[in-house]
Amino acid sequence: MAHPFPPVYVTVDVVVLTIRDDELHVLLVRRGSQPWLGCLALPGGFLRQTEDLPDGVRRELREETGLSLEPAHLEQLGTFGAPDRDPRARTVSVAYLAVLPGLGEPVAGTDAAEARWFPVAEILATDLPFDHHLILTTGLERARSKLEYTTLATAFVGPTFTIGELRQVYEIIWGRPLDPGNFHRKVLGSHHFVHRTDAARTGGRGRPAALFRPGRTGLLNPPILR
Amino acid sequence: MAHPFPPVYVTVDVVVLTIRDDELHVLLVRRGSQPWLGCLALPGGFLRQTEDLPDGVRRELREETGLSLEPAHLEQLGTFGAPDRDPRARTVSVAYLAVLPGLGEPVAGTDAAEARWFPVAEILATDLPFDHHLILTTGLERARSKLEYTTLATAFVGPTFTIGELRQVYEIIWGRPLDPGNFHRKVLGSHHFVHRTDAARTGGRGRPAALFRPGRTGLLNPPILR
DNA sequence: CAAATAGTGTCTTTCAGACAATATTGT
DNA sequence: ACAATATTGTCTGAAAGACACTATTTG
Repeated sequence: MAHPFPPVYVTVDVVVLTIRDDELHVLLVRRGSQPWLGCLALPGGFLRQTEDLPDGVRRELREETGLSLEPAHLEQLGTFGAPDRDPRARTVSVAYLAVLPGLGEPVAGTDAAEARWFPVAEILATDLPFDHHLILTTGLERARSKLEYTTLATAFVGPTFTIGELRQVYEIIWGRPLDPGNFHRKVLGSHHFVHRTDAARTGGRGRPAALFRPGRTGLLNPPILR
Repeated sequence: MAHPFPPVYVTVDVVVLTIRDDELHVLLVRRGSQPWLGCLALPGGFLRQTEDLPDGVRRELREETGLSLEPAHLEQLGTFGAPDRDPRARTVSVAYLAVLPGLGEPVAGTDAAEARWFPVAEILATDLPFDHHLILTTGLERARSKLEYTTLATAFVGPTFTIGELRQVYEIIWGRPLDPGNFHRKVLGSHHFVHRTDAARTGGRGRPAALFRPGRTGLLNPPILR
């Protein structure tokens, strides 16, 4: 097929979120090439000819961050294509949002490029290359909004979790405290949001909390309103 | 900049919705080239090197449908990039949703390519080229969902409208009747959804209805729940 | 026992939905 | 007057938020 106009290049970028030390963090890599050499940026790169968009995201994540974990959640955020977004060439970037459970260890311990978790609040106060600041805020708003009507929160915690841990996810991402009693009742009242296990989490300061697994639903009914 | 891999081409496609004869319609064009020559498809085409994504959508709409009206609403739906979506070459398509007020006359009266409005229900029962069926259903679901928490409905009607006309938009897109009394109260109770004018629409069968203009809001508060 | 967290109960307010009642036009 | 649509009022049930209360652990 003859292409009638100069090509537009396609890249993928990804906002990877997790919760560490009771704070929302985002995964950034240090750029190894111009422009913005040495600056922190979202992981991402050129889409290859034969790969699907989510596969491209997973490959870039692996290559740039050494991240071995499959993200618990991966969804498309939108496509950013302002003509001047990249000074080198005309590109459009298909941006994704990924969510991982909060794990203690740093991400790129091997010989992968430098990749680290940064507190979101800190990054929002700095500059980011290209339109990555806009992509990041889009991802944050998406996460905030999806907590309301989907089970996204379970992607931030481990395979089993307490209602209190789930509440912390909401509190950290929404940035305000929630009533523990009301939250408990709402989560258990949302059909198939969580499924109770026989185990309990002991060792905390107060009464042991029952452990739950994610339920069968993706959509919350009724929703957990902000 | 040297590009390390074979290029991926970028196209834009658009789902244009309107309401005609109390039915939801979508704008389709008849393809003038292979593949799918002569078949009905969503308007769209290659993005040019220097234009922004929404500008590309507007240009394709103008070129392929002769549509002179600026859509009352234009938003990005998402990007569709399955490796086999286009048999000619690897493309990713950035899809948009546009909404126009329902006007009586057909769209491409000039010498533009054949472009016509089709009832959505009829099109959903047929095949469409590429992944246009998926793009269409994505657009429909977006429209249904955005009626709840945004003022999207006002994009389907003229600059002034009655509450009854607005209710018809909801009824047609949601596919079920709504209680006129409750709807009236909810719309007027949603802060700045609509703004009353002094005029009234007479000539109908019953009591004349007050005319309204769109309010200042984009987001409904409280929402009009489905 | 005190402190801390988990989980339940209760009350009030708000709001959606069903439906009745009133208002104002065309035929 | 009657049919049709607009607009307002009333009632009921569901759900959210505030907050008190009980349960069970650690220190």
